[in-house]
Amino acid sequence: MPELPEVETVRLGLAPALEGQRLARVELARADLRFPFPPHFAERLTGARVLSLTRRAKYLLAPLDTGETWVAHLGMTGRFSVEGAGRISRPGDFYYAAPPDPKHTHVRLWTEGGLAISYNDVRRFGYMDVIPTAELAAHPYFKDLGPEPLGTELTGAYLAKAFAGRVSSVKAALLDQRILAGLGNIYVCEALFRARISPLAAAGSVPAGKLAALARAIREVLEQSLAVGGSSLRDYAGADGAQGAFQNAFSVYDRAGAPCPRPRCVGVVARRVQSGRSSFFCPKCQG
DNA sequence: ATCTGGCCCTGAGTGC
DNA sequence: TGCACTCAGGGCCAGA
Repeated sequence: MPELPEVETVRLGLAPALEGQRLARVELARADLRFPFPPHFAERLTGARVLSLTRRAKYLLAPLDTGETWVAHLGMTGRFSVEGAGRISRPGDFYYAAPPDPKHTHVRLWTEGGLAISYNDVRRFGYMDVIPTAELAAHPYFKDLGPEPLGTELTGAYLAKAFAGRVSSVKAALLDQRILAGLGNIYVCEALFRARISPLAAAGSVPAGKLAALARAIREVLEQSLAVGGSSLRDYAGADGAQGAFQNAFSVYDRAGAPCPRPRCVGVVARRVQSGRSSFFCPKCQG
């Protein structure tokens, strides 16, 4: 589900509810999500103070004053919501998705400050863990992740080096979290459209000039999405229940059959399955 | 080493 | 209305 802008939006909504707060109570409705919860999960969080809420790739990280860090990945359909006194809200700037079905609310946490935080995940592709903070960087979740696309490492030169010799598609390469961490199907399709690169092209064959454009396009599409709270399709909502608006700005994603939005291009958006996922692109101007 | 396909899970949408 | 089938924002794993 959520890609970088959506996870970051959830982080921004959740941070005011969690940062500096002590967790008073933690309840699990089941023993596993995608994976089993780690041993004594609730006990290790209960009584701990959340020092901060950060994000790496599509992971949320809450370092605790116990020396451990609570890690959460939203998978495809995971969402957090916050309720209670002092509820977070930004008046007037959002509307609500259908409330999450309580049958898929798997984790509830209460802060000392009186907020109830729920984690709901229909498909249970999400997962949570508790890892010693000092061991995070070496942990299998994180050790092979590539750079953050919004950081300074993402340049045309970086992509050229990362793509060199790769025969697989540029689409697959951008979805590979070891090359760039945080992109998913939507933003890869959108960035390739903006940079006029076919998702079918071999990663190693894309010329340097186009890779510089691609680096700019990735940054641009993520920043524009972030500015409007991400994209809301189906299950996603921010921690305050707000829907993002970037889905209204898609050029190609989920628009098969629509005319290419590029001025004066007469192409039609196509859908092709690549490594099990749909790619959307304009065969006329993405070459 | 790289790469593809299957799979985890539930629900929504489509076509008959 | 019901049934069968396809598809969905992710990522791990096995096998080629």
